[in-house]
Amino acid sequence: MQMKTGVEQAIYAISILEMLPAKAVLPGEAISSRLGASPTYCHKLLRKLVNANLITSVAGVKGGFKLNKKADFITVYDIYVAIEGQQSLYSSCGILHDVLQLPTEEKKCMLTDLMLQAEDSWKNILKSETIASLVQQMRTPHYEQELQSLELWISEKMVI
Amino acid sequence: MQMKTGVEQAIYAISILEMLPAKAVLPGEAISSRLGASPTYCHKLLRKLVNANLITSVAGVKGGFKLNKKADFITVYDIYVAIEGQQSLYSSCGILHDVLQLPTEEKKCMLTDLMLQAEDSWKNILKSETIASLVQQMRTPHYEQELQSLELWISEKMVI
DNA sequence: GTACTTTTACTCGGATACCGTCTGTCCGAGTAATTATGG
DNA sequence: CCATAATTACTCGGACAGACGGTATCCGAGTAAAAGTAC
Repeated sequence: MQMKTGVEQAIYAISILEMLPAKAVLPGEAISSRLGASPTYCHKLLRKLVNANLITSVAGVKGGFKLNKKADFITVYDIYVAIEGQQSLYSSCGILHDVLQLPTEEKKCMLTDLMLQAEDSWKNILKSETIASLVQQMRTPHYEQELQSLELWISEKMVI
Repeated sequence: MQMKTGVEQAIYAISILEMLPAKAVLPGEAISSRLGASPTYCHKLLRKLVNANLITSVAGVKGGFKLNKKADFITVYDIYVAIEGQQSLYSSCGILHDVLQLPTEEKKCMLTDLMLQAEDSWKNILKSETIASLVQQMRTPHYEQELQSLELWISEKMVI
C-alpha cells in the first residue's frame, strides 16, 4: 500500500507547466527529460492528466502540453485521482459475511465506516494544497538560482 | 494504492480470538476455515501477528493461537502495521532533485511534509479504534443469533 | 502569388512486455501432549 | 507402576509458484504547422 511514483511525476510535471507563460506549450519530450523519467511512460501519465481536464494538449508541429486550469484550482488530490483513479483505499472483501454466516444479501463490514472516515481525513489534506501554493512554497531565496535556470530552460524549450 | 486483503483477514481473525475464553487457544486451521481464507496464507498472516506481539502461539498438540494483549489495547492500526509494515504511504523518489538540478546531498521534496501530514491524519483514525470496540460494535440485537452460533462454534473448536 | 501536396514533428491510443509485490502453496524442522513400550 | 521411547498434531519459518497491477516500450493513426510544388 504505497502511492505510485507516477503521482509524484505528474505533480512535478504540472508544477513545471505552471511556470509556463500563458499560450505557450511544452513538448512532452522536454517534460520527461527534465523529470528524469522514461519518456513513453511519462507521456502516458500526461495523457491521463489530459483526460482529467487538468492540462490540454496541442497536436502537430509546435504542439505540446499546457495547463487547462489556473494553478489555484488544481489540488494535489486532483492529480492523485487523475493518475490512480477514484477507488477507495479500502474495500471490504466480505469476510464478516463468512464469519457470521449471514444471509446472502447482507453485505455489512465493521471496518468500512472507519476506513472511509480515515480516507476522507487523508484526502482532505491532499485537497488543501494546490499546485499554486506548492510552487509558491518552492520560491524561497534558497532555490532562487535553480529556479532561474529552470525558467531559462523552460523559455528555451517552450513553443509559441 | 489499496489496502491489502490480508489486513481485513487479520482484523477479523483477532476479533474471533477476542471472543475466546482466557487460557483457551484456537488452532490456525479453525481460524482460516471460519474466515473462508486459504489455510496456509492465513497461517502466514497469523505468524506476522505473533511477531508483532499481538497474539501468541502454543506449539504442539492442543496448540493454537490466542491474544497476547487485552483487546482494549489492540488498535486497528496495530494490525495494519503488523501485516503491511511501518513504511510510509508516500516516499519521494527525488524528482525535485532532477527538476531543480540540485547538488547531490540535498534531498528535499515539496510533497513529503504534506503527505506525512495526511498520513498521520489517516493513521490517527485507525489508532482510535480498538478490537474491543469493534467487537462491541458487532454486538447488536441484529446479530444476536449469529454471534451465539459463532460462540458455540468457538467453544467446539477451542482447546484447553 | 495562390492553391495544393508533401514533409515534419508532435499527440493519441492501443497492444504488449517486464517486473516487483501480494497471494497462495509446499515442505522440513521444532515442540509438546498423548500413547506405546520395557523393566 | 514408573521411566523412556514413539506417535501425533500442532506451530515455525523458509523456499517457491502464480496472479496482479504498476512501470515501461513500441507502433500505427491522427493532426497541424511548415516546406515544397504546380499553375
